[in-house]
Amino acid sequence: MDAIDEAIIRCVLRNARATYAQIGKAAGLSAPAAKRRLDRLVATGAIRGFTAVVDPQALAWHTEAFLEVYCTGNPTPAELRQALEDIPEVVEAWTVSGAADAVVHMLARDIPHLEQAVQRVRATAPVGRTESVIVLSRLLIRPGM
Amino acid sequence: MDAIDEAIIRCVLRNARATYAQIGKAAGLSAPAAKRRLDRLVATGAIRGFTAVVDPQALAWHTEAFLEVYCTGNPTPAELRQALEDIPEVVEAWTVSGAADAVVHMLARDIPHLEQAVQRVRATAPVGRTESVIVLSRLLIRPGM
DNA sequence: GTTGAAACCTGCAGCGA
DNA sequence: TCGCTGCAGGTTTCAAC
Repeated sequence: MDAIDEAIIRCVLRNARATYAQIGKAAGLSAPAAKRRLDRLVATGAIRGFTAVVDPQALAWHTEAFLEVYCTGNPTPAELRQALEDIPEVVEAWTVSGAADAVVHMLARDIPHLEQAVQRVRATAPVGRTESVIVLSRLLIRPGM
Repeated sequence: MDAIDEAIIRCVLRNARATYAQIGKAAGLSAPAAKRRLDRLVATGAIRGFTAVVDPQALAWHTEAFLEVYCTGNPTPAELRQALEDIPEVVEAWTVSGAADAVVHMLARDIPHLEQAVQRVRATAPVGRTESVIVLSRLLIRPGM
């Protein structure tokens, strides 16, 4: 992991479909050398994969919310993860310090759809009380992390 | 936007570096037809771009937090956005309903680095009080939204 | 890390439903 | 309009250096 690797990562963060020639130019390398570096970054796990950035509005998913989750008992993170990953409206989830046990980021078509998804979260085993925070607007998204 | 477009989106969400032949196979199309569809999805804005999924731990960014921001006065979302986008540790930000005005997702190397970045957020013009919630672990990340 | 050659992919025509 | 087939040009891949 040196300055060349970081230049390669910056390049594919901006455009994951860049050709190896473009990546090489951004890092001061030839195309084959760029491919070997990129393959190594994927193999070591520094880069987990490549994905598209989809506009949820274009797919008519307008409603976004954060859910503060208070658990009953002492579920392990693995149990919580397993309970949440079956709910497609759950986009991200973290365990956190503070009053709540976890924060869940949700995406839904509209408010009724969100309400239904929240009820599914509340119905899963280790979840007790939840508190919803509705997102009004996206201010800033830096892709890739 | 039909079932074929959705199959193409699912394919590039899983692997943004897929060749047009692979995308076409996933959608039941030939490679040139797949390229035309994908180009159209990018042109219409349904797909904003393509990016790599980086493991922050591999880059030694271990510390993650959410900041609830309470603003002074009535800043516009655009003002808030401009104030936050100059701080590289700010990964995502939303305006929200509820007590806080905005939620800011931050990523830093360690606790001292996070503290310094939080101070930069608090020093920006429209930000008054903040409340930090430290992330203990990532439970779930679904890429692409 | 760099070169060179073969296989593959991309992009653009033209054509048919 | 949207899909499929060929062909020229560029890109990726793999080898040897």
